Amino acid sequence: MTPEELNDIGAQIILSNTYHLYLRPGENIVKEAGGLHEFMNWDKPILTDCGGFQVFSLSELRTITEDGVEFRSHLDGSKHFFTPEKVMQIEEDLGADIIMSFDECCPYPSTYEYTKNSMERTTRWAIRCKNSHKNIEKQALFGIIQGGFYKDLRKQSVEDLVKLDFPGYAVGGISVGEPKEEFLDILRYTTPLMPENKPRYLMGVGTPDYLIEAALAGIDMCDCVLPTRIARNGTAMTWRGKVVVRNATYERDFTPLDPECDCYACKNYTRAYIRHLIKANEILGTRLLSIHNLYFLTKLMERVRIEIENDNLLNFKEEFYKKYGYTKE
RNA sequence: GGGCAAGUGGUCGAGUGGUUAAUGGCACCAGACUGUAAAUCUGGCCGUGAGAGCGUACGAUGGUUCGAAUCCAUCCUUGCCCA
Repeated sequence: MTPEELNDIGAQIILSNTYHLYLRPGENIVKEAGGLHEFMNWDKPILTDCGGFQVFSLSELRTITEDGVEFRSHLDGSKHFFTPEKVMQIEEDLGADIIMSFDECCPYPSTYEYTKNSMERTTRWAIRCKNSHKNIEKQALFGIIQGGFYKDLRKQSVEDLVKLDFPGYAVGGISVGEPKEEFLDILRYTTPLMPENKPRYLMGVGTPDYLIEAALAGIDMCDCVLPTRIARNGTAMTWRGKVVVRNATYERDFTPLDPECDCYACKNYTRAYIRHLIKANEILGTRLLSIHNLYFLTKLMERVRIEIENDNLLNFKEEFYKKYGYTKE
């Protein structure tokens, strides 16, 4: 995607990743370029995730100690040690507007004992992040709440982090493969414990239903790879549900991805053509689907904001679920 | 007309007497995907059947053999070379 395309879609903020940018091209290069905004020509807000998710997703390539995490690079196997202080240095060099404190995202399921130790360590790391964070004026450092799927641990995590008075807080460690009921249970328990006057950020979500549930629970912001990943794999999210445009059934479907959508892809191209592009492995196919999916989610959240103002979000959710094809909560 | 080489499942291509309904790749058909090790991964892919199975199948026909995609003969087709 180009910044112009993201602007046209209505994106207000984008996310970059500390671990990946540290490995390639290296935060020193980004710093030399004048920071991420300059480097990639995006002048709106940027948030950098801290590498805590990679502690989870690259679990076979890392070792956790009290001091930090040693990663073996997924690119070349070289060893790299991430401490909270190191992560702050990298994130300051990258120069995002919102930066995340270094955490551990626990796998699902994890034992109570493991989750407790991990959560407490994440809190200690949050303290270290706060203490070593220098560029306070230009970068807002958010704390990440952990505690897995144990409510008392979630409560403890919120209380400990709130004492540190971060400018924003994130819910981490959910949407890691658990059943939806457990996701909702922890989301609805944790979010109301978080300060109302500061951004509440749910990390790694997601699907339209999860986003609506997040808003209902009191979440202000989310991030997710899903819209672009499923785009690359040939799927569109539409107001009438998922459309796997890669499938043969759309071979001769000369209608837009979503008849209710007015994004660039829907205004100009048909399902049959986009299917052809995807099947032919043409980059334009994945680009058009990405444009559409990002636009769809942007519009969905715009609608959610309107319904919140109208105090009508619950009704909207029901309507949306019915049309999208979700059968239950 | 003569010489040489080759014909395998949608396709390319392994396989040179028996664990062969036949390795792989591609194509095709589905599924998965939630703080990006992902333009990735998983499954299916001769017919029929829920299944064991049955029926067909390695250019064609005939043969050798307990057993043939694999060996032999003839024929057909294709490519290259010579006239």
